Amino acid sequence: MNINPKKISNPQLKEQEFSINHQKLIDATIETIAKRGLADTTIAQVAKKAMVSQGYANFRFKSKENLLLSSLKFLSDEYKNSWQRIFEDNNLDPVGRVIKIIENDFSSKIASRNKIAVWVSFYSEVKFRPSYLTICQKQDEIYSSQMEKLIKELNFLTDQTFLTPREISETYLSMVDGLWQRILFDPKMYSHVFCKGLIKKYFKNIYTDEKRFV
Amino acid sequence: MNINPKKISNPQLKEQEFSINHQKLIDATIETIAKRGLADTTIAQVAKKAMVSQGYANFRFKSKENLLLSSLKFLSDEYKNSWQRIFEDNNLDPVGRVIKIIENDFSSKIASRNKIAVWVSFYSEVKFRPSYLTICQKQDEIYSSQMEKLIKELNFLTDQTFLTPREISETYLSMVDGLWQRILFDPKMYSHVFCKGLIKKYFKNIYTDEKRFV
DNA sequence: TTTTGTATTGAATAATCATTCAATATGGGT
DNA sequence: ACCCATATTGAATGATTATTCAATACAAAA
Repeated sequence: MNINPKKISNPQLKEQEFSINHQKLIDATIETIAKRGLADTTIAQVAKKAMVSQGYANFRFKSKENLLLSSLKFLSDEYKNSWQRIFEDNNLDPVGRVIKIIENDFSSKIASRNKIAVWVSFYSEVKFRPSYLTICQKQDEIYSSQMEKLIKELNFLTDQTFLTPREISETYLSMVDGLWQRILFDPKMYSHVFCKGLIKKYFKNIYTDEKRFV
Repeated sequence: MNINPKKISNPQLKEQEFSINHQKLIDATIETIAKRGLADTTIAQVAKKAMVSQGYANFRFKSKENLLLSSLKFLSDEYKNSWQRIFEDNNLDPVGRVIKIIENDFSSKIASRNKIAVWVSFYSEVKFRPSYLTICQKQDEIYSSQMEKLIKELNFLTDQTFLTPREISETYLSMVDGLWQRILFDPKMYSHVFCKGLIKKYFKNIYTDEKRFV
């Protein structure tokens, strides 16, 4: 018996990847990992949450592994887009851009405990799944180099010379990763306000004259 | 057929936890997680590496879950001991102590890619296993408060007043966690030398007069 | 040597799950 | 109204794996 009404495929979209069911399954995967962990995420649960049959989920993504990989790619793209929007905003000066970056990195959309749990689940498998590693490494490279360029502009406008742009950007990115992890342990103590404050204080200590790093 | 010679139990040690097989199994568990990941760690593999039968591993630890928990506890204790040794060394002044802490946190014993992989595997399950969370939270609390106290002493000796001890210690601990994670992604770029240098530069920037933060 | 209690084995069990696929549903074209 | 291509189902399959437990090995005591 076919309970669900048939989903109409859009012939314009040659790429399967954009169909409704495809995205429903990816969303359900992320939700399931967030709620139960990667180890306890089964195709049956994901399919149930996405309201399709178990067989369909597998058929659609060819394998569970591929479904997980697609979900990681989706998360990675989501993060990239939010970051990219800030860099493309021509109304921002370097300081404003850094502040937006910090605020984005600890926004409720990006740094929710659920999403962090999903990220860390994938991180934990990076050593064993080359495909995960590739995505995470590429992501890292992009943000490292973009952040470094941004700090270079910032240093150019100030008399800060002791720390190199590379050092500042690596320190920033490490702090973000570390704080995200700590949100997992204790989301109350490591509130978004606390994390943003800590990082702004770091920048304030470097660029003492800049009043916008509260 | 019983291939292995019987292991002699030491009646002095009432606590089962100290027998040879107990430790062999924990070591094998950590090695297996490091090599294959938490998801692909089976009792059969652990038992094989520890050179005991599969049944015995389960009998000894009551359950796989308990074996994993014991392994996490072991790792946690190992870290605590290395840290504690530094705090009990009365020959060190605050600066020397901070430097030792940094060097310990990126020593090959503590910050090997294998061990970090194991840590992150457990971290990734923290949201779903209260027993893991408890251990990680407790660990975090200890280091936060000890580090804060240490920085307080350091501030007392210098004219640094802008950053509070709490802020410095939280920043330090976050950076360490973040850098560890990055070692997973790219151990060559995030070499121990690089990580230690980055953190010392952070301290050097705060305590500009202190020449030992190279 | 024989007995006895403990340590250890390894094969059987039962549960869980990814994957497959034959059967069915659907909706547009004719 | 019928056909056809595609979408979707759901039950069956086979692989993997934690857990159990009856059988065996062993060391020390008697």
